[in-house]
Amino acid sequence: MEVTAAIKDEARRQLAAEGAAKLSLRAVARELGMVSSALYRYFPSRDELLTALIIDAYDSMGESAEAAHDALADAGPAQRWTAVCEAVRGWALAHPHEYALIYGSPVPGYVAPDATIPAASRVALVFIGILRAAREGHHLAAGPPLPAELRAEAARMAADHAPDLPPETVAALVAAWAELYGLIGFELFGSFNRVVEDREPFFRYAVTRLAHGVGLEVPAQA
Amino acid sequence: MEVTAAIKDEARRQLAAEGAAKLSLRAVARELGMVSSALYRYFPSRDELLTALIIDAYDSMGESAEAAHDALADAGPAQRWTAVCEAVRGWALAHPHEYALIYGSPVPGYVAPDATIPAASRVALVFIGILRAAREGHHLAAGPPLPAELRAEAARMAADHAPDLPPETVAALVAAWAELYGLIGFELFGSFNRVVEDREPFFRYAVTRLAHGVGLEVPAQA
DNA sequence: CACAAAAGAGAGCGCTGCTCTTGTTTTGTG
DNA sequence: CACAAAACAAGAGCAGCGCTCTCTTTTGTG
Repeated sequence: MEVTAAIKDEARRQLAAEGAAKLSLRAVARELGMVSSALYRYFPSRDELLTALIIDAYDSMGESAEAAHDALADAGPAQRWTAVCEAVRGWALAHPHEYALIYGSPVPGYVAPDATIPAASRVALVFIGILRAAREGHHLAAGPPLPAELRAEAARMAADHAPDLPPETVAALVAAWAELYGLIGFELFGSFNRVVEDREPFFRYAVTRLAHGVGLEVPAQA
Repeated sequence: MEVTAAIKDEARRQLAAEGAAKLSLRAVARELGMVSSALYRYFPSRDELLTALIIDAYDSMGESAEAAHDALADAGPAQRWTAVCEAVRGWALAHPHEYALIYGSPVPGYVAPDATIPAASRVALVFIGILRAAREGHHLAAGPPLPAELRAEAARMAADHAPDLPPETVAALVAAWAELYGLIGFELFGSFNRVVEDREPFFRYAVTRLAHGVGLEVPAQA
């Protein structure tokens, strides 16, 4: 148990220092004063180690999002939305290589093992919770009607993941969810270089628009 | 010249087959019937080869976007917007590993060499062109006023990249641009697994919303 | 204490990127 | 045409990698 954690810690250190590509089992073992083959008692392969780090990263990010949300439990839904978005961005900026690990490019076609699902869902659940509360407090605007071709799919998405929210809201949320990660990824991976310099105000602006898009009533801004 | 192209072609083949991580100079050389050291006459390192592939990928994607745009030269701005978005998505689905190479995780902190800039800008320029034309044809709605904290930055962005567009439009476009890649990335990298099943209608829905967000008047949908 | 299970060590296989030296071929020019 | 220069290719080799196999040591339990 101890050793497993020590391996993950050292691996995370190397991940943060050099990125996933340069994470080497042999280097981890060396740093821990063991021989590389001994590591295989704890992780059957390098990929399994990475999967463990992925789950931890999802959990860490989810925890940040939940903490940011809970710290503003009394605020309005739009403020909580923005705060959670900023917490996710903050986590990403603080752990860029871990963010890359979970939202970067995982060999297209790769299907995450089921074990990652609960951890990966945590941030999304926070957003769903915000919208649910907003709806109950009548602070959620009904979106425009969905195009006909999307109605069935949106109904299914709602039934599967948030049966108490209208399909219009769920569809808008899923889009906003993906779009949020586009904003963060562009900042983190350099696409905003030479384009957006003052990132924080821009991010606040963008996520406020996202909030509006999902039906949250955004208070007049300063 | 010939050889450089042959190397890139074979490298692209391996990239498409196995992903960037497994692209091996030795394997490329083997397949070309040469010895690995001979490759270094043409590319000083594996990373340089990848950079060349990155530029080609940007160009290929840009070309798709431009072609989709030009094919609809007579249509309204909103249709052209949607068509370009769909062309980008189509290119990404057809070249997932190349997409991952350019919009996946390029070692956070990595700054793309200047040589990639023109190629990388092509898609964005298409969008700017659409908005410019829409504005000239009075089909562009003025966005809501920007928050005070973003006004200077938005003015700078507009001055740098699209001086004939209002800052409100430029800020909204940059956000939509990043958000588009969030949508595509989530689909391609598996985040939509078990969430969005019927991807095409969802994508059309999402990019229509993006079009609306940048001020394009979207015709009533079926 | 005895013994089985768990953990670590070590050697080794085939692969990688990359370098250095050697040999060969192509090319431009007097 | 002859010859030097430049371009190209080959081969051996270094250090590193993931991973496997076998063997030894440690450790917990009857």
